[in-house]
Amino acid sequence: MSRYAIVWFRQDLRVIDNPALTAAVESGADVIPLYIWSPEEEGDWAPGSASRYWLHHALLSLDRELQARGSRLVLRGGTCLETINSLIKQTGAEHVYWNRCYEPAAVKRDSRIIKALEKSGVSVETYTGQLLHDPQQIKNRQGKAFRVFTPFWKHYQTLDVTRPLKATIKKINSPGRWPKSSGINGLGLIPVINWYAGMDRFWDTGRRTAHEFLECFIRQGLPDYSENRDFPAIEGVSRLSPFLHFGQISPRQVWEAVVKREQKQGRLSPGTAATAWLRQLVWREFACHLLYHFPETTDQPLNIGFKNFPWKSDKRLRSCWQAGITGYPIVDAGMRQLWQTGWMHNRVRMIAGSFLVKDLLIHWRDGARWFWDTLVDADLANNTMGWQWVAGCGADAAPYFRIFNPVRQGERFDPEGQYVRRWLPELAGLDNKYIHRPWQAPKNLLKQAGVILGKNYPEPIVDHDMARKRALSCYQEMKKTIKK
DNA sequence: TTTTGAGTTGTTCGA
DNA sequence: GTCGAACAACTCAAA
Repeated sequence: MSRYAIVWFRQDLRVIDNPALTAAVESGADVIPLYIWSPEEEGDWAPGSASRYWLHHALLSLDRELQARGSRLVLRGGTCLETINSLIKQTGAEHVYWNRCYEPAAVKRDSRIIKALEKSGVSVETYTGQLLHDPQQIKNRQGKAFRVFTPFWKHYQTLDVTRPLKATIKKINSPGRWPKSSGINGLGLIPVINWYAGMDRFWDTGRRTAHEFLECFIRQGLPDYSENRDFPAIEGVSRLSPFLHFGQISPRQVWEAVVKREQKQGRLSPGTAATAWLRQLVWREFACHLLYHFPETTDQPLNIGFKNFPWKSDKRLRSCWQAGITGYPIVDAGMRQLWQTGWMHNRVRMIAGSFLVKDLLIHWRDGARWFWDTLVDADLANNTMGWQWVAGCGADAAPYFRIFNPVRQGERFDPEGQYVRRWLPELAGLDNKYIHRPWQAPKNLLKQAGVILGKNYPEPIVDHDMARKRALSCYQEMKKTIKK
């Protein structure tokens, strides 16, 4: 009589270095790999359109990986506990395995499911698969959660990163009869209207894997990462974020690949590009750590003083920002890249974010929402931390007076205007000197370039100098209300 | 326990 | 053009 085990895939859509799957296979059981599409159980943060698009492809690719090992992915829609229970009923499975998630809704849901399953005599085994270290295990000397990155990072460097599971799974035992699967199209993740052609092109969807992105980056990008990372026109970053979010590659695999390349026995030497890059990987861990310990921060500022911040809600300005028609080229280029590819360069995320929050005084939550729906790498922890950082209300946040000047940032980090020209072809003919401030260009240059301000490219929707002063005075106003 | 120093990613202004 | 100070105040880790 063979035993059945369910492996419930969530944000770990991979076969290699998947602790839950490995444990199930090593137990000798017949394994039922399961994915449940249950957006209504994600609370306010059901995956957005871009995430769904990515998920669709990630599930297809997981299914291929499983099929190459004699298995397959069972897809279901519905509530998680009911779906798992119905599979248990059908197959008599006695064990359920998964890798832990850390979002507030997932934590609640999972602990509820564990209780219910164990009550009915089903064993549940959970593992650390999405992070290098579980947030509960990371504590400062006072036994509390870290709230500042640098000590967190220092602490991380003292920890041993477990090596990825080397036992590559060659064969996964199948159940005698496969439970029904709804099939990928049954989940309806891909929209009827094809707005994702630009994404397919940008990501070479279905062909370029996470490992190709990683290998390519380590070979070509990593050596100059520190110099290039801030220049959005250069391919200086790895673009691994969506793969990491969906667990198509594990942080341990990433860590290991870099450390191996460095030829240092697990220790990082400071000041190298490799260390700088792995530091970013640890930012991902830090974000998760923060969200785990401060779950309310998806909606509430960590620094509660900001509850009194006089945000404005101006729908017209907000839609200008969303559509990339603010009149500030670097902001607009970023927002259009986001819309067309589901991704935005990190430097530009900060500039565009700062513009929304400080120049337009629109609540960071509105920005977080928009990113949530449009990013293929939308990740609740990273998104929450990023927006609170840019708004100045988060952990280790930018001081409020640090206000990005979109013209200066453009000139510094896109000096030739290549990035702007790529995403704003209407400005392509404009001189470098004015590419980041077309409203100051002489009339004849604009004419030559075919730019008609207010027609094919907007005038700035706010004056940055004014906006900066206004933001600072709002901050003063907020402080007054705290003192009272 | 107290003190000290540091803190992802900036900008502006005046010398 | 370059440089340093100011822009706030506070939390937190670590000595």
